[in-house]
Amino acid sequence: MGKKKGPKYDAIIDAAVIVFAQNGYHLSKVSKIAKQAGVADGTIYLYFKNKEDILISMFEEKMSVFVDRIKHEINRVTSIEKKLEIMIEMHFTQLELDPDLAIVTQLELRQSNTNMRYQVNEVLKGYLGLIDAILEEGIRQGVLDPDLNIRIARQIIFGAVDEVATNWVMKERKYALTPLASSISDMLMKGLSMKTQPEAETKG
Amino acid sequence: MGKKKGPKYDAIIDAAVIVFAQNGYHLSKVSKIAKQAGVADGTIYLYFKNKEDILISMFEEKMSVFVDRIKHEINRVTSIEKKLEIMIEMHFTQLELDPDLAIVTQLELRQSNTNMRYQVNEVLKGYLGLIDAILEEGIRQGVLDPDLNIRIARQIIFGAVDEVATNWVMKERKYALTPLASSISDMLMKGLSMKTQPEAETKG
Amino acid sequence: MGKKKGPKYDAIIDAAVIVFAQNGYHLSKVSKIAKQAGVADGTIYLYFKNKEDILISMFEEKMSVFVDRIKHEINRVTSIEKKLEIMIEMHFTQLELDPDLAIVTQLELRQSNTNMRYQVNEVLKGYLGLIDAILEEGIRQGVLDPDLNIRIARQIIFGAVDEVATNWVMKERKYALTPLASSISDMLMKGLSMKTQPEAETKG
Amino acid sequence: MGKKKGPKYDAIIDAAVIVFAQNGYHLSKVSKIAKQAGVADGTIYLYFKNKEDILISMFEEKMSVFVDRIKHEINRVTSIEKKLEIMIEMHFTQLELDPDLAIVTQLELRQSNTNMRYQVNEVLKGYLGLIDAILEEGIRQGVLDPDLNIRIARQIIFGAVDEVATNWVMKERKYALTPLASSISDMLMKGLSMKTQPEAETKG
DNA sequence: GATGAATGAGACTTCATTCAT
DNA sequence: GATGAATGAAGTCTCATTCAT
Repeated sequence: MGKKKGPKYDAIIDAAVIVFAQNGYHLSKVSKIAKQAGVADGTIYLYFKNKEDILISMFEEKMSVFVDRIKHEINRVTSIEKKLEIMIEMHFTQLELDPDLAIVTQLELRQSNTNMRYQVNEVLKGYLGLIDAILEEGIRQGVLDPDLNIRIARQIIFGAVDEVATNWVMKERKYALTPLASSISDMLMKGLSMKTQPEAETKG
Repeated sequence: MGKKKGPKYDAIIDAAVIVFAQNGYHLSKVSKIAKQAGVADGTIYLYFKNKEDILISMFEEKMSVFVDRIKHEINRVTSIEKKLEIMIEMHFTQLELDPDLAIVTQLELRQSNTNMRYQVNEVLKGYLGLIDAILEEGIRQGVLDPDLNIRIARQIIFGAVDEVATNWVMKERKYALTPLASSISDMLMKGLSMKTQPEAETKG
Repeated sequence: MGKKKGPKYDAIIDAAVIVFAQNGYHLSKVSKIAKQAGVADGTIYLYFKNKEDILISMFEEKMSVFVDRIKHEINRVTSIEKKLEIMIEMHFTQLELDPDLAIVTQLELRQSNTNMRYQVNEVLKGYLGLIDAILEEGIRQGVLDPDLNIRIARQIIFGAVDEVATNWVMKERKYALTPLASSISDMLMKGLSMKTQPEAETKG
Repeated sequence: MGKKKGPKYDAIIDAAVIVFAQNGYHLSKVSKIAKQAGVADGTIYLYFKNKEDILISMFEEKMSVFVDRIKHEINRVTSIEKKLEIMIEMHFTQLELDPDLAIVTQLELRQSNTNMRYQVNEVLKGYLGLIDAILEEGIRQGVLDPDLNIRIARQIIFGAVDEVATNWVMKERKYALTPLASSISDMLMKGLSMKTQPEAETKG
């Protein structure tokens, strides 16, 4: 990364998650993050280019761990339905385990200006790559149509999961998120409409 | 709504769409909107509470026309698959017809702080209500499972459509958006996985 | 000038002379100038681009009045010796009449960075033009050598006068400056060395 | 002087000349001087009190060598006209030989705040003493008026020479400086006005 | 003597909003 | 209703300097 890291780097990231979650990105003063991290204001700038860079770096940091973890779990199953379900489930669990991070990624990260959005997208590529991999595997397995527009399918999956997550945060996490994963995964794979098959199955 | 409207109200809204699209919300100065609208800075505050209010009002204004138009078109078909397709198609067409508005709604509107997000959601309820109506009709028609979690289904549909639209804007509208509507509608209704297996299984 | 002027413009200039003289340019806070001028901090920026611009504009303002006044007085005599003497005398008197301005022009204005120096030089051209005019007139009158390097002569005159003025300010104006004008004018015109030779020549 | 000197002291001085000349005093970071000198930031403070002290010390260092050299050369001639000419010539040659130093002494050194200016003046005393010595010798030799105001004469000479030098630096050293020395020396000693005409005119 | 990571004070400027006209 | 000059709060980031090693 070419980035100077160390205990203070981590302390600042952790402090920023808390401060951003409590006050929102724009209302979070750098001096408050510094105080929360137990370092001087100037120290922040030894590790981060500016305030934006703290937000982006935090996202990078958390996202890379997150993606690695999901990759590992996904590889333990073969069915792509199961892979997708695990991915969504882990996504949701991660958010439930760290509510501050959930607020920051679902709300604060979005307040960024357009330039910053491109950086966020860059970081997201790791996660989006996971979805692509699942879809490609699905095609190889013959579960998905070889003509499937992967880019669009990926956007649908990501958009759906992200929207559910954002709603959960905005509703102040008043309900359990993880249990929704399996039905969401199902709706995405099988569609919202009922299959005529049920009748066939009923017959069987 | 107790809101003073008039030719200047509209002029300011139209000016704001242009200015926000060109510079982004945060970099758009109220004085620039005033100049673009051909009114004095202070005049803005005769029609809008503050800068945020311009953005929200613009969204309300455009959204209400938009929802009415969709409602009207949707009522001309009965199949809920067709209704969903029309809704997405019109959503996309609207964005393609007004690129400045597309930039503002897909990018700038998201940069708002958390409080403002709640107001945006309030305005969005009109659109989300359309989705709910389609889903409820679907259940009535027996096309959708009566046990379908409408709230989640609505989030999936909205999230998917919104994400596709945002990607299109961020890719600088380099491809046609409207033609994607029918396959997205399809993927949402029928799911990503192929529907042939059931038959095969039935045969087996 | 394309510059918005008015009573506040003048008030700010006057306030700045006082504040800069008292604290030095770098230690003068814009907020202090605003308070001294009886305007809000932000008002400063309706009239000046930035803090530097206040300093430069003040110099422009004072210098243009100053040059006009000298021009007028110079035109009342014909002898270039007298013209030079009047110029230096008025230069010195001006400094003695406004000690704060003297501090600012002789000391604070010099602390400027290199870019600013070029702007200062631009303003100085009015004054330097006066010297050139005197020199050219001297050549026309046959008092000065037609081969005189005007540029260098001008630099000598300006450098000498400016240095005497700066020394006077740095010595905290403990002696009268104006009375020095005539002997300085003399030294510059007749040189430092005694004029015994002419007598010898007259005798020969 | 109680000053720790050594190879690093010199390295820092030399580095500072380069860095100050390239970036200007205020834009020159201590860390950049350290890097250029090949020492750690903190090492600077083992040899210099602060950033200002680097600039002043550099000036002291260069000036003392400079004054000694001039003194030596001046003593080889007896005519005070020649002494003055040599002084100016060597002054100019020194600047032409070290353009970086020229920039620093003519431009950067002037950006100092008022307190620092007094220190600069202190260092300048060595050079000003040279001028005084020449003037006093001139009086002794009967070339200069015993009533000559030495302080003012010194200021005139220094101001003139310094202004010519500064102009040369600001014009980016586009012409040769040293050749100007003899005519400047002449103008200062003999004055700007022609000495012969009066007789001619008297005779005519 | 040498290092360099850490410190923390400090102030310019913007711009949404107001209100006297 | 319309104006636009005036307001004033607010916060990032730099960089000279220190000091534990």
